[in-house]
Amino acid sequence: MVSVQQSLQQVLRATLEECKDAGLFRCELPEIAISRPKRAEHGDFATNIALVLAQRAGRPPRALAEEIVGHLVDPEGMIAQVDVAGPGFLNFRIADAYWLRLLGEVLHTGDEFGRGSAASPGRINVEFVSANPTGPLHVGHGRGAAVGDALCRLLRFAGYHVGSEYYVNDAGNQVAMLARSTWVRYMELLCERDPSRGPAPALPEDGYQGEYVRDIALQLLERDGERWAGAEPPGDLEPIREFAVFVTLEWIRATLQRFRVEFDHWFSERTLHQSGALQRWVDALKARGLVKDEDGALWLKTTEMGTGDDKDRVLRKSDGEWTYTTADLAYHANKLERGFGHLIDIWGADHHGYVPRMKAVMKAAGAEPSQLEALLVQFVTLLQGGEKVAMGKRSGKFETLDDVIDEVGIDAARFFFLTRRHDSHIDFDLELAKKQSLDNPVFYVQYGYARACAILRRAAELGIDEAPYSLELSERLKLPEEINVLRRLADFPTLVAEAAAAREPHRLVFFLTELAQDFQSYYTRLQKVHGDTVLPQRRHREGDWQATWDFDKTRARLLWVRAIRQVMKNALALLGVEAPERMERMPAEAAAGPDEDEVEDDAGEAKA
RNA sequence: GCGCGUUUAGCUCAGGUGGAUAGAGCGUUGGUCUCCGGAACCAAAGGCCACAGGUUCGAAUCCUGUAACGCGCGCCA
Repeated sequence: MVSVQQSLQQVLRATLEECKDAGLFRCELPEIAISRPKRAEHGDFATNIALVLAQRAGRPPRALAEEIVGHLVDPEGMIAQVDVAGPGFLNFRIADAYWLRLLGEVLHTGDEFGRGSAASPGRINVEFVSANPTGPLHVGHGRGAAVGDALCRLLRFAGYHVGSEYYVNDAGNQVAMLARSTWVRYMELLCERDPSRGPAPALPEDGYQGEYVRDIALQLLERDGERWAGAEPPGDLEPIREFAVFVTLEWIRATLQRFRVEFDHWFSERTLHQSGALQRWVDALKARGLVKDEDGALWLKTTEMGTGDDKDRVLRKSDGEWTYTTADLAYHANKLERGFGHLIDIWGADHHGYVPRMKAVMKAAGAEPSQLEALLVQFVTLLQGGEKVAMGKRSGKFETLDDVIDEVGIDAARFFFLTRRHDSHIDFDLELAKKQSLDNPVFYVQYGYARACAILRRAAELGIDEAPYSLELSERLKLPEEINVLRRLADFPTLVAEAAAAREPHRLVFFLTELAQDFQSYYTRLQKVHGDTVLPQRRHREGDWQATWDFDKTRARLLWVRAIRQVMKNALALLGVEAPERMERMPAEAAAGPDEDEVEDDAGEAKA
């Protein structure tokens, strides 16, 4: 598949070769940058090549630009018009036939339209969420999940080979504390049932205070009865730890699955310890002199790795325990051993101080620091009616991801998490996200898609048979609005490639919003400005109307609608947002408020 | 104190790797309206791109410094 932009690139390269042969300049041809001008008067594409070459050619940019135009090599007649503009830009207008052919290409390639073959595919591992299995996912995890998942979809579509992965921290202090907290809640339950047991033990100060720990305790009680009862925690908390982690992980899996986030691999930290990988790595590092003994602990000399880490890091504490750094080293080395040449880690922005350390760890593991790429996802502030919704895991009063999904739905949550760059703060307005109106960008985009579907349905009802694509038929599309939309569809493959390379799925959101806008605008303008309609209306369908109605024009426009719908669908799929065939009409009394919520809750319970 | 990040319209944010007159949504103001899904559309007002220097044909974008805000600086994860 060759994009319009690539075709132009070829034309320009041939042209410049011609110029070189004519002695305009001697140097090697530089890369030809082609951009889409912001202003329509500047044509479909522009290049600054004359500005770049001016100095080496030894003549002013504008004069050089004129020369280049004079040597234009365009056997296919792709370029309808060239202008030299401003300081020396070359502005090109592409022949309409090229845009019309693109319409055929969209229809022909369908779900594959926009798929790329990345230049150096390699194998990329994307690790994200990786929340400790010590409680339900919260909103911040939700953003990481949406970004990571959309990025994986985008990278795959762009032609990279991607493995997605969740690192389960099922070893260490945090899960030990969860086990301890679970046991305390378990004892509370027992003491409530049987007051003669006396007061229950107190939760440790840094224990997990969330309500959910009681749920785990209750499940433990149901499974094991009074087996763990006592004044002191059992000597071996291992079975309780295992149980608590299992329960928590099931919650996390369920939430992610519901959120349409899938992982190729769930990697358990515990298995890493059990395999002896940590010890093996430390031995290897010792042999290479990268490790030092100090204060009874074993340190990795990360400051000597040239990655900017400001202090050395402990691998094994003086009490003999491994630190997370050691496990992370073994884990990332493991990813490399499994054939991933490039590792993307998606972390919360509060982990930014971790980057130089992990780069050093990569170096120590015998890899290049550049093989690790850390994407930092900024925090989300939840707003409800303009006011911040309090969060905070320690207080136990946090808004879980499930709460948010319940509130606004999966599509809105994913879309909102993906509308901003990953490193920019998000104010997530819950009121706006659940609004069934055009202020809500998710709704606006989905409505556009549903409307396109409705047009095609209606055409079928009217018995208008759709014709297959042909250039001749597509030439019935003559309105500037129609051609403009095709220009935008043509941007999609380039957008996919660039967004993937930049790791920026949010660009798809902007693309979709603009495309939906073009489409909506067209429908109003077609009637108001051009006095035309796509489909015959009732007023048209009188008498022997079929003899006079221009069916080919309608068929051309139906193909056009179909192509727009296709590209919307492809883009939405990359975001993991549903493309609905029809929008559910909201009840007229939608403004009702709290009453309505209760009604919904009741209905939900009745179903369950 | 050191390090990282952020600073663009009243608000929330884009700005395609240095390009032409700075972009969108919301909000505000004004309009279209017998409507294929009107759950629509159009237009206007609104800017010292935090500040000061520098690099070059050309800077919101790259460099240096300043300020404000956020985050990070454990033998925690």
